Amino acid sequence: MVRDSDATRARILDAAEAEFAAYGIAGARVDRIAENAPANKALIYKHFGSKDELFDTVFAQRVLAFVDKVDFDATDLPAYAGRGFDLYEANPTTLRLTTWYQLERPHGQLEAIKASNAAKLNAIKEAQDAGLLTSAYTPLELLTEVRALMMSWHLHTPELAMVRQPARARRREVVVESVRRLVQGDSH
Amino acid sequence: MVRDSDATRARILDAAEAEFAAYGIAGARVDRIAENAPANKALIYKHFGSKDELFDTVFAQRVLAFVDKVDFDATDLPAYAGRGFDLYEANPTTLRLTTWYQLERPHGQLEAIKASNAAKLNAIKEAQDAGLLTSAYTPLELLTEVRALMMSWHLHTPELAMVRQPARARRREVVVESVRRLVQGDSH
DNA sequence: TCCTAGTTAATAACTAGTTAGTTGCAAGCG
DNA sequence: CGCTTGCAACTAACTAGTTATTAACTAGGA
Repeated sequence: MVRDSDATRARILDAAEAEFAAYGIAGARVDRIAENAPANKALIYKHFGSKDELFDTVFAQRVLAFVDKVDFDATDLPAYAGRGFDLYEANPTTLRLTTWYQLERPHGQLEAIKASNAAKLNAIKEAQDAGLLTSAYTPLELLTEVRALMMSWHLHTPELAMVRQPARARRREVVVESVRRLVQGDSH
Repeated sequence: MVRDSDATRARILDAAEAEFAAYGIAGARVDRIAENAPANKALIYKHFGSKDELFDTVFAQRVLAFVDKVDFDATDLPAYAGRGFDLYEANPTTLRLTTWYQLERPHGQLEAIKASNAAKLNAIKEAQDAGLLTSAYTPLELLTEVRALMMSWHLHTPELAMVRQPARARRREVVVESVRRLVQGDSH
C-alpha cells in the first residue's frame, strides 16, 4: 500500500464517523475503527491523540459541513425546514452523531455552532422587525419549534419507527406544512 | 443494616436509572451503580441478571409509569401536549432514558409501548371521524408532530441550551400554542 | 542518510460477571 | 425457652477477557 498520510487520515475519519454514529462515544471501539478504516490502531493515536479527540474532530468536521449545507432563510421558514428535512433524510448518521453529542457532551460549546445559532437568531429577529415573519414567538422560540418539526420523523421510539411510515415526499410535506402553520399570522 | 430484599432491589433500580440516564448503556458502570445504590455488585446480578437486563428493567418500569401518567385526549391535543411538557419538565431523566433507548436499542419492541401507541393512533382516528380533529394529517403524522413539539425544548444542542431560555410557563405556552396551530382547521 | 508513514507487540488499567463464602432471621424441635 | 438447622440476603475477593494507549521497531521516499 502506498504511503499517504492524508488518505489514511481520511479513511480513519470515515470509519470513525460510522462507528461513533452507530455506538456513541462510550460504545465505540478503537479497534473496530482501525479495522474498518483500514488503518493501524496506533495511527489513530498518532493522528488524533485519543478516542475523545477523534470524536471531537469527526463531529466538528461532519456536523459543521452539514450545517453549512442548508442555507437559512428567516423569511421562509417552511422552505428552510423542507431543506433541513431533505438533508436529514440524505444523511441520517449526522443526526445520530448530533444526538450522541447532545447526550455525551452536555457541556460541548463549539464556537462554529454558536456562531451559526447566533446568525439564525439574528436573521429571525430582522425578519420579524421587517414584518416578514410572525412576532408571536421570540427568535429562540421559533428556532426551537422549527428544529423540532424538522427532525420530527427521526424522534420516533423504535416501536413507533416500526409502524408503516408515509412516503418521504409526504413526510416532507407534513414538516413543511406544520412549519407553515406555526409561522402563519395570528390565528385567534 | 437490616436485610430487606425489596428495599435493596428498589435502591438498585434508582441508582441504575440515574446511571443509565447519565451515561447510557455502554457508558454505564455496574460498579458505580452498586456504589451509589448502595448495594453489593453481586446482588445486582442476582436480582437482574446482567447490565443489559438491568437497563431493560429500569426502562420498562420507569418509562411505562411515565407514559401512564399523562392521559391522552385526541380531541384536545394542545392540552395533551401541555401535560406531556409538564411531565418532561418534572422528569428530565426519563426523556434521556428514552433517547438512549432509541440510540442503543434500535430494535426494541416493548409491547406496552406498542399498545400505548396503537391506542393513541386509534383515538386520533376516532376523533377525526367524529369531526373533532383536523383530517389534514393522518393519525401517525399528527402523533409525530405533536410529540416533536412536546419535547422541542429538550432537543437543543448543548450550544443552544446555553442561551437564556424563556421561563417554564412561557415554554409551555409555546408548545401548547404550536400544537394548537398545528391542529386548527384548514388554513389555505 | 534522514525523516515520516506505517507496523508489531506489549502493557496497564478497567470491566462485566462469578465464586466461595459469611451473616442475620425465623421456623422446627426438645 | 434455648438450640439448631435451613435459607435467603449479603459481601469481598477474584477472574477472564477487553480496552485504550504506547514504546520499539521497519520500511519508503526525498
